[in-house]
Order: sequence, then C-alpha cells, then structure tokens
Amino acid sequence: MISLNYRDSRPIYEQIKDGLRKLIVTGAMPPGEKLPSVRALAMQLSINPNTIQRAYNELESDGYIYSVPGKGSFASGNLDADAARKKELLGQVREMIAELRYLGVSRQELLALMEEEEERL
Amino acid sequence: MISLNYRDSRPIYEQIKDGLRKLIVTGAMPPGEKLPSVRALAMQLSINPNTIQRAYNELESDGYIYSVPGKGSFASGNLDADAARKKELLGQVREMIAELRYLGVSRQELLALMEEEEERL
DNA sequence: CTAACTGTACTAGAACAGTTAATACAGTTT
DNA sequence: AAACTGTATTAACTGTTCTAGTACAGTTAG
Repeated sequence: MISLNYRDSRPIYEQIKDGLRKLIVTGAMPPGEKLPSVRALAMQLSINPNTIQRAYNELESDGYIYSVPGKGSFASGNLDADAARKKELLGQVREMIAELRYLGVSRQELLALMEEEEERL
Repeated sequence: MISLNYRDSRPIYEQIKDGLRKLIVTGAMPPGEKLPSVRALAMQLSINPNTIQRAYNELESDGYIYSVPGKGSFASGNLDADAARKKELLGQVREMIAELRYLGVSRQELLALMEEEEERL
C-alpha cells in the first residue's frame, strides 16, 4: 500500500503523507474509506506508531483525512485541500518548465510529455 | 546575487546550490566566469565559510563548477550535468502533471501554463 | 619578496529534526 | 470485559546542519 525508501533524504512521515495523499487524490482511496489504524500501519511498515501519527496529524491539518478517537481515520473528499494542492503543484511545474526551457528542452518535447500523460488517463 | 530564506526548511547550503545552479543554467553565469570566493560569499551572506564550501563542493561534484586551489571557483558549461538535471526535472514534471490531471486540471489549463512560460523567453 | 588572496582540510561543539520507546487515557466495537 | 481506536506525554538516541577556530599550500598583486 505504502512503500518506504530509506535512501530517500525525505523523512519517513513525509513519504507516508505523500503516499496517502496520492491514494486519496487519485481516487484509489475514496472519501469515507477507513485508513489503516496508526498501530496497524506502523506494524506493517515496521516503524514506530508515533511516526504514523505525525503523518496522520498533518494529513488531517491539510484536510485530506479526518480522525475520530476510538473509531479510526478516514479519507475526506476535501475540495479546499485539492485547490491548495493544485495551486502548489502549478507553481512548481511553472518553475520547472522555465528551467527546462533554459536547458534547451524544446516546446515540442514538453508538449509530447503532456500528450504522453494524457494517454495514461 | 543569492538570497537566503531562514524560514525555508531546506538547509542553507542547498539554497545556495539551487541559487547558483539557476544562475549557471540560465546563462546569467556564463561558462568560465569566476564565482565569489568562499570567504567573500560567506561574508556577504553573513554565514560560515564552511557552509559555502559545502555548497561549492557539491556543485563541483555535480559538474556545475570547477575549483582551482589558489585561483578560485568557476562556472563550467557541463553538458553532462545539464543532461542529468534535465532528466531529473522531466521525471518530476511528469509526476506532477499526472497528479494535476487527477485533481481535475484540464488539458487546456496545462497548455495555457506552457504558453505562458513560452512568452517569457 | 611579501602580503593578501584563493581552495581545501580537519576537529569540536551547539542546535535541531527525525525517530524510537514506553506508557497512559478515553472512546468504540465486538 | 477484551480488544480495538485516536491521542498525549516524556525521554533518549541519532544524524544533519551550522558555527567556530585553525591550519596548509597554491596564486596573485603590490
């Protein structure tokens, strides 16, 4: 479900956040679906429950999930979170495209990249 | 020339790396041009020379600059470094575009983003 | 030649972030 | 009642980042 890369310089809780957010925005984890419990996911990934809790906390702050003590944590179809994420991504893509153009990547090459991604839908 | 953001979670030496790489890639720092000395840049930014040295070391490892003891450090028009950076950026852009599409960003919106960047050249 | 510059190297320490560990408590489910 | 849930707290360990101080050798300008 989630895979960790210990060679990655990014902290584990960030990798978990990214992994779960990806599952949610792509619809693999539909709104209302129950996430694995803090302890269960910790055991599955062989890491400390506190690290999972931190990831869940931040995902809840960002509006991607909501947690109910005693019951569990659940995916939350949150439009505000999506809008914020979209804004963030667009800004990053903009910068990268600018650098790629400086690096000599042609307009056609970038368009081809987009078409490629288009077919994957 | 380079600006530091202490609120940024990224380490200072990384911000310096990114800033200098950007100057080099965009041609603002043409091949052969002398970079500020380790001590001069450290004084200008009010940080420790060791931090600058670390940034320069990594930039040299990545092929963006070359350093000559006693003389200084210089921008190095390195095609291999550019190719590696290009590959890295393309991979990231690819992932982001995929996520943006899932977030409901239309093909037209992405194309508009590219055209926008195109006009800046 | 000498003084002031250059990159480079090394050690030591402070500060911080990330992670683990061990408990504990209260609400929910079976 | 037992086993689950999220949540909270405290302590300790580890690695990274950054600063500080010092040193050495090559280069350049006076």
